[in-house]
Amino acid sequence: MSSKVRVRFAPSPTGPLHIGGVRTALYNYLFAKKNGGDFILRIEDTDQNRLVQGAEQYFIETLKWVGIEPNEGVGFGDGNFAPYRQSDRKDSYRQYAEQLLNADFAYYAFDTESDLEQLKATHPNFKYDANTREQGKNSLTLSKDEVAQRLANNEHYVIRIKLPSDEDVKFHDEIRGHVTVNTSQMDDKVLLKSDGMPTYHLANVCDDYIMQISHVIRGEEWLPSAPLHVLLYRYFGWEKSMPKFAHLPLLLKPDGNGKLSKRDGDRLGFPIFPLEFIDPKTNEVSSGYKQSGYLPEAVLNMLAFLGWNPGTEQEIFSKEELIEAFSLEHIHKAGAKFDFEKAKWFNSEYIKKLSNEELAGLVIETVTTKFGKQDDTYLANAVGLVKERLVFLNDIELFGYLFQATDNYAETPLSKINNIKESFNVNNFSDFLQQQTNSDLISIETSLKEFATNNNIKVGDMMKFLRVSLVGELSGPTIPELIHLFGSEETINRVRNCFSQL
RNA sequence: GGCCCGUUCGUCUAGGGGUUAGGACAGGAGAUUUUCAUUCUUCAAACACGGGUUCGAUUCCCGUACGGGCUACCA
Repeated sequence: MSSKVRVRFAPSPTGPLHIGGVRTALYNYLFAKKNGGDFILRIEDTDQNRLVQGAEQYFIETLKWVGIEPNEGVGFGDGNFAPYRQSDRKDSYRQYAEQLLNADFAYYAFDTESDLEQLKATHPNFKYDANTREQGKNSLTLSKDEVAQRLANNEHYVIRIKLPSDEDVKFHDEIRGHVTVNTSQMDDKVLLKSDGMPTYHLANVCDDYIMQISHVIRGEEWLPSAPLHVLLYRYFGWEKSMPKFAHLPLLLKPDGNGKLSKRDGDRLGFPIFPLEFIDPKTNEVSSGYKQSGYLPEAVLNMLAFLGWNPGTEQEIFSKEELIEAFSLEHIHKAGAKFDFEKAKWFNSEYIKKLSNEELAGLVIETVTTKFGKQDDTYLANAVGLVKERLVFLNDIELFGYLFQATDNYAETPLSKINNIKESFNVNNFSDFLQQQTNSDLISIETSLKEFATNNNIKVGDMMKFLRVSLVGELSGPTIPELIHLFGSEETINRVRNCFSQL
């Protein structure tokens, strides 16, 4: 078996992927790229009852959006191990279950749902295991003939693993070190369900083995079942090629307790999903980072730092830098509360790093639909003036004055500039402005001050009046910048309009 | 309840037997900006607790507390 690094991201299509899942995918991706390995997307759709339409496509689009594309897998082309959807591999699992059956590591169980309920009712803390399976209806308690008969009658059955009653299972976790669990704490998990589908445990182990997965990097919620998986590798005789395990700390709710869940997003007012998702059944809309105006690079960077750090003080990392710096050793052990403020900071940092043209390209759609078609150069210049004011791309909507003049000025700003009424002459100002058309920012500012002094207006009042005229508010970019952007004609129009309302 | 994993500023974290316990976000103060935003400076803020081991423990060990996960024919 080759020692090539091969990792997989294996989500279950039961709904959209929340950012915790994206982070798991990211760590897998980074680990693969860092080690020159393969990153695989496998769809674990073994629970036919919980399938959600569109979930699989959602995974694919998410991975594309954040830029961590698998080199094999559903939606990304077949490698040597297709198919990559477990429902398409259904037939293969039965033979593995039977292999275990023949080796006496598994058995048929015919217990119905009500049988099990009864056992649970009569035995507190009941679990199906070495001590209790003699009370069940299974191929260990039933006669050979009866088992054959039930099988021939197409009775419903599951195949369960047969665990020893008292045996320490030890394994090494790349993040947590050595972990030991005794089989007395475990139960005879179902391997093959009565609908013929494998459970996660069987499918996962078989596929990881077949697909030559070298490292299983997954959430901590899987840690308790890792011993079961180790036993499966052992019983299959695959222990020497068993992948290494790395169980990631969980993403926790920003407030209160528990792991981050789908509901938290709407409850706390920020997205929990990378992309907007509309539930096909309920039509419930879950907001997405993309639609909220996040840059995928910022989301990636922010996610990478939730549970991992480079060991240096650098925090802004491109994808390439993340690959270079990533290692399993620097993954934290404790769960991380999701920090929305930090996410915002990352995003604004990434927006500031954009060139005016890049930023313009990212907001052109919003601007056009909201404020009408813009000239490309103008848009880039306009956007450059407010770049450091944007936390989200969508915040550009807050600066409509860059694209449209205000018709009616609000009371409050107007009241602050009333004192200019007597000394200011619109026509004089218009004449003055004509001469400034080709001036640079500094000379516009100097001339403006001169104009104010010559007309017996305080410089501060003058500037305040112009600001309100141009943007309709008391804060904004510097006056020379605005005049430079708007040009003298638009500037004078806005000034006239505002002055007339004083 | 049982089992497993964890615990450094409010949050994300660095560090690790002897440190002024470092950084970032958020918060406070100030400077620059005629405004606001940016930027810069600066302040406040943490080793859960109790026992060991040790000359010395936040760092190692054991308990306790607290947090999280798992305990399905869900993943």
